[in-house]
Amino acid sequence: MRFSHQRETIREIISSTNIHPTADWIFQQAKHKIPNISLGTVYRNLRQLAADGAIRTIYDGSVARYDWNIEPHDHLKCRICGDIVDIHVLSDGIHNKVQKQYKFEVDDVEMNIIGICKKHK
Amino acid sequence: MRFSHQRETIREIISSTNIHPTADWIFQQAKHKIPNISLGTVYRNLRQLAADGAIRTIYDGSVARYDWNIEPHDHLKCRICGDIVDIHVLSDGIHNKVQKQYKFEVDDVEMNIIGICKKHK
DNA sequence: ATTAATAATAGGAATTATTACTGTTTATTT
DNA sequence: AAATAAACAGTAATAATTCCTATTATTAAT
Repeated sequence: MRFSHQRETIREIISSTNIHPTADWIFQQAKHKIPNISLGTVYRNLRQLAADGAIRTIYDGSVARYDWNIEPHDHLKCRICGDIVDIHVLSDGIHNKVQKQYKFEVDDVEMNIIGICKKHK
Repeated sequence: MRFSHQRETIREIISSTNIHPTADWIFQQAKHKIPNISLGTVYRNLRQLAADGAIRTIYDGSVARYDWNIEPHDHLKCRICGDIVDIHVLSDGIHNKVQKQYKFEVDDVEMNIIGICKKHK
């Protein structure tokens, strides 16, 4: 993969936030630095970075969001404010348990816990 | 919610399969019974049934699928054949742990384990 | 049983998120 | 400096889903 100014900018934008941004949010931010960047470029690079393992794609209902944190972790999603917070609850045990019990080769585990966060109490 | 022939048909179609169908698959099946049913009707009723708790919506990447099984359970998704299988690995303990540790009121837990199923060995 | 009220419908237009296409630009290699 | 091809901007196309509107069907009240 060849260097590109656009891709580096996208990578920096994702690395600088904990909001798990959407492609469009990243596009809006990127325009501040590269005014004529196109949305297609953002999507293409997000796909490449994810395929490369540099970022992680998470699904919030049916929209894709992007996470700089590529370590195994889970998400807490508040259905009032929409905030998504990284947490770690799953033990590595689950990975092995599934592997043995169901003879299933586990590549990735997505866990999203949906509810109401402490801000709304 | 008033009775409708269309909604009952949709409910029966979902109840009769374990493939976790998409809206479009349900629409194709429904046409066999009600030839002029419209896709909008399928989507509207899926939303109503889910809001009512009669079915569960699950997300396979960014497309919605529907599940008649409303008991808490998890999913194994094969990235070769696309099959989604119901399993139960999460203990109720996780629910309480998150509730206490993060002061987060848990409504729903989505867990999708992605990998390769035993058919491909 | 008829009628009145309105939830639900069919069909199609609109919207949103994402991918594909094409001619041009730019990073790397020679 | 010239050649090669990856990446780009701009735009068209696609896919999934929701919205709109005039009509139909279910339910409740007469």
